[in-house]
Amino acid sequence: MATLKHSRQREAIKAYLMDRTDHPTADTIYQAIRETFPNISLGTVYRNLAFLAENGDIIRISCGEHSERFDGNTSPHHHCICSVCGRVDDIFGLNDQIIDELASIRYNGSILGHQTYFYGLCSECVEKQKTLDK
Amino acid sequence: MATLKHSRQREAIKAYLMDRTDHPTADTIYQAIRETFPNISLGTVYRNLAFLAENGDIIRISCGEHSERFDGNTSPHHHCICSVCGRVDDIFGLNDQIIDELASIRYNGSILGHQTYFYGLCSECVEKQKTLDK
DNA sequence: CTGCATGCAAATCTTTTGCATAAGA
DNA sequence: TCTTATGCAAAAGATTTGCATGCAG
Repeated sequence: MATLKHSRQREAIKAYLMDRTDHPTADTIYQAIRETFPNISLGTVYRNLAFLAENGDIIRISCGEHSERFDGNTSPHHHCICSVCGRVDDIFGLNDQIIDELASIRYNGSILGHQTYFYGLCSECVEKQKTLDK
Repeated sequence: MATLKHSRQREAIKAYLMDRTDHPTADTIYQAIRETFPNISLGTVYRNLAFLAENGDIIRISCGEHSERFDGNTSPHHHCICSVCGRVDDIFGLNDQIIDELASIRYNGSILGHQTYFYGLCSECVEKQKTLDK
């Protein structure tokens, strides 16, 4: 990869992702950045998301329903994909023992990535389910 | 969902997936089924894959690089996505304790799905890596 | 018969890319 | 000045959908 030059657009995308805990799609990011850079193009957003992900500044979450999602939180954590609505939440509540064991799982001799995805229900869909059960 | 009628095409798709341990894409499945049903269309393949997945007959694996993959093995198991080439392998080697703990993880009060995805290296890419290291 | 499934093609949606121009170093 | 980044638009893929016809119940 050639050396990266500084770019205001890339900075803005990175800052936007660092600031939020949800996991927006490329298009959502595009719409948001457009408020600051009205002429930015979707292609530029995709290109920069690719750079940032490759550089470890953000995480690419490919397990969504339709399009990819991006996460500005690069600290080791897990995700729960809601099997009803597709929403992607962070999971912070796993106990340390499980996290350690997940981190130590080996496959073909190498340690597997910490980033793992679980399927469950998000809090909203859990509420809806409760209402339906009554 | 309306009641499903029997269809030879759907049977063929299901049988095809049950018979293999890799995780083909919709297009791969399409090409294979075409040998038996030369006139089957990609649309029909997609429609039936959706039916089968919704019905729990197959598993949809959304974590690939590009397109979705489908798995005819619905027994609880895990997948390793090769972070180099994108290949999706089954993981059977996790020890029982870890499997039990994974299965008991709760989020929003409900048990999370057994289907989880890890990032690692497939056996082929591990070999390539070894060769490069020399 | 009646309605769901199919084949075909067009439409959508997401992501990537080529190219001329603008901006960073 | 030299090279990378951008904006724009077209292209490429993957998946979905509308519609007339075919097949299962």
